[in-house]
Amino acid sequence: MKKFSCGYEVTMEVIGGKWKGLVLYFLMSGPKRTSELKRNIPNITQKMLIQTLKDLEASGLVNRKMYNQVPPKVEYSPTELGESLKPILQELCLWGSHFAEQEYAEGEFEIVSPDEAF
Amino acid sequence: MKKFSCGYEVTMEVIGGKWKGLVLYFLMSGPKRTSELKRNIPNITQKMLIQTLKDLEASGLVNRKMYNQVPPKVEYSPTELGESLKPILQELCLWGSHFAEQEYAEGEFEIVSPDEAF
DNA sequence: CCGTATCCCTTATGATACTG
DNA sequence: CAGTATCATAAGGGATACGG
Repeated sequence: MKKFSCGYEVTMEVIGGKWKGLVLYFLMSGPKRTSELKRNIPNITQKMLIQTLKDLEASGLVNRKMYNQVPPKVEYSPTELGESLKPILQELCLWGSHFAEQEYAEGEFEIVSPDEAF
Repeated sequence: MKKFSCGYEVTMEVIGGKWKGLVLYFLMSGPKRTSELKRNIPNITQKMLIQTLKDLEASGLVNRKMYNQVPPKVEYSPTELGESLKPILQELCLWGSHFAEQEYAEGEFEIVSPDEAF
């Protein structure tokens, strides 16, 4: 059993890292196929995408629905628990956008080709 | 200049990782000396603590106030920008606590010796 | 289309000893 | 007390090729 001393650490265990929060956030706008997500987040590799989705599913934040057909079709969507993170993810995104705006002058941060989903 | 495609990534750049958000959260309850923080977060090494504080300061989230005396005294406190993250950090902490409670039955997550600050 | 398997590299983090 | 330096290790992530 993993031990933590505060809820913050737990949350980070679940959505921390480079991709988990981001992928979950994309799913908030509705069920998505693997290939859709890959297109939405071009920088993610297929390996990391699948691995991230597995992690999120294992944590109970994401549902995986498989259609038995050829070619295969799989859809991911947030569970209720996953949905409960929506406002937080939105705030995190918003805060970062404002921060980047302020810091843009210093030439430190820049948000390029912001996706519509955000 | 670092490029991002969404605010979420920016926020994670600033408070992501194992310690940054946690240390910042602890500072929310008021200015703290280095040694205080170390006591509050026993698992962090001195190296990581100092490094984390430096990062937070460089991002403009934390102020470092040095008193010229012997033995040295240094106090860290959140800037206004840092303060603006307070509600988000609280929600992240709260969400994790609830999650851990729910998952406790599965024997996956446990929050031990929760600090008063949380 | 979806997912797996390797191999490799970078980065983040940790242990420890040391200085003003 | 606050901070630095060095070395070592672990974890995360990326590139690529392959399979059902």
